[in-house]
Amino acid sequence: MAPSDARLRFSPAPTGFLHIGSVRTALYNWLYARHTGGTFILRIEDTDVVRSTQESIDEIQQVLRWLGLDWDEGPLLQSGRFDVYLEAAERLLSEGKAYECFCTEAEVRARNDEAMREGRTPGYDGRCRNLSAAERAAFVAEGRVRSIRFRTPDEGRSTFDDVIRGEVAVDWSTIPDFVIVRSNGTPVFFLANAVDDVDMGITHVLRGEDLLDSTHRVLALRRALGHDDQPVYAHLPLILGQGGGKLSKRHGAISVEEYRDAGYLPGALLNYLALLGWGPEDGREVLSVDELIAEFDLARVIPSAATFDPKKLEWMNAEHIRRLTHTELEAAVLPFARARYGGRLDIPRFEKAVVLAQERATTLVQIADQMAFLFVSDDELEIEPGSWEKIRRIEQAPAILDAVIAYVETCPWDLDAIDLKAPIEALGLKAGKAMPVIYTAIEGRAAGLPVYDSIFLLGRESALRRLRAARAKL
RNA sequence: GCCCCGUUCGUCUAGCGGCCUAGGACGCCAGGUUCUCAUCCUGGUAACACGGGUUCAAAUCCCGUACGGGGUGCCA
Repeated sequence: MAPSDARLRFSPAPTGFLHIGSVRTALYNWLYARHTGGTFILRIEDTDVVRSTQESIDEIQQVLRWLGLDWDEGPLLQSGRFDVYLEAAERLLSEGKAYECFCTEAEVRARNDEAMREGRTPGYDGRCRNLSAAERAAFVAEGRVRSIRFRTPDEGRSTFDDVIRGEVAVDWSTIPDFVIVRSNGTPVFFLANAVDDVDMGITHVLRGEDLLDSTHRVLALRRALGHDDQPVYAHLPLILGQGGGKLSKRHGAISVEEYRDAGYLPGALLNYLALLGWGPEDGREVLSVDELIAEFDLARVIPSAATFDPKKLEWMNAEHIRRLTHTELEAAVLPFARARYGGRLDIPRFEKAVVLAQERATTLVQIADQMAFLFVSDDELEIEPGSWEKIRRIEQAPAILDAVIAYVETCPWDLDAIDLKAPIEALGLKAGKAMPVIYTAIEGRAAGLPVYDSIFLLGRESALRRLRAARAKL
């Protein structure tokens, strides 16, 4: 794509782990920037100094890097620009567009509660709106600390255009005066957000629908500061948990790390998240990152919220696993295998096992787990209890093992020639029913990697020891 | 309470006035292929929230209701 002047930012608050919904927001911003050849900026909105943590700032960057969502500028920390925001607030103050408020948080809350009880609309009641200099001095003498509130219009409507939702309008009377500088002297989100979007030349704001209402306030501040232009806004549909409501921990994994550790590929995660609220015109679903970039289009983002479906993500991950080259998949699985098998990991065996597992796994963890039997000695092989119970119920299991042992003892050592069905069918049994017996003896479970290949990977002697051990246990 | 946004199969969605007896995908169910499991193939299940308009014609436009979500913070 030709370079453009589009400038977008992902601006999370570093107050916890990166929610899957935030990742989708980051992704859309990144896709749009990459699609148009624009600039993608990482901005950390850490104006709430009490809740923001360095740990979270580090984690955000780590997660974005793992996902491959690289940024061109930043990270810019708002905590380093408080003087700029405060200066803007002073300007608004001197122009009468904002005012000093001496109400304490508790007082405001109490009056709000009272309003609610009496059926009145809550919101700041404007008590400090028109204080005289003398009144202000009296409050200061009393030892009260000021916050700064922005004066919102009392009448008229606030409207702005949203790419996804069209014109969004609300009566100003429903938006009370709001704090832009806390009594502890720190600026609030609305102010920092408005100032930075101007200073950084942000042209497109893609963010969650939960911020739709706040846009009126940010835009009003922006105008009050002398900027009548506005960036393109696109409020993305929210991602809901199963059964509706916010996607939360009770719905399962909601942080990127959890999916990474469970063996999900970044490409699969991005692909799935991209499809929550958007899709390419031709209806394809399994797309590489490059394809996502090529196809992404704001005009095709839909307005309605989507429910997060772990099942479809799982399918998507399997699809992406199957599309990897052997080398790519080996590299992806290796960390998981190392964590499990450490020094016992045999690389040639590992590489062959990865190829065998590629067609039958939905996660990298599953792939690593399926090859466990290759990295233990014959007498350490753990038999999964369920599988053992299953084959114990097969009456002819001893006969099956006897026949297979005899076969393996003398069969030609050639993967293409080996045929375990022959000795089983010679007993008058169906191979399909007998196979779990052999799988359990060799791999420790009734279902797993193809057993002919597995026997070859283990070698004749090792395979025979396992078969005989199972036979003896029966 | 008030304000804002939304509403097509269980889920993700196609659809932007006639091509819709509503298409695809995931899931689920059944059958087939296969050395287990899985993959793969075939088939099936299942939706335009409701009520009014507008129009020759509405899933598509308008209004209302219901429902869902968000906001209503000295969080973002």
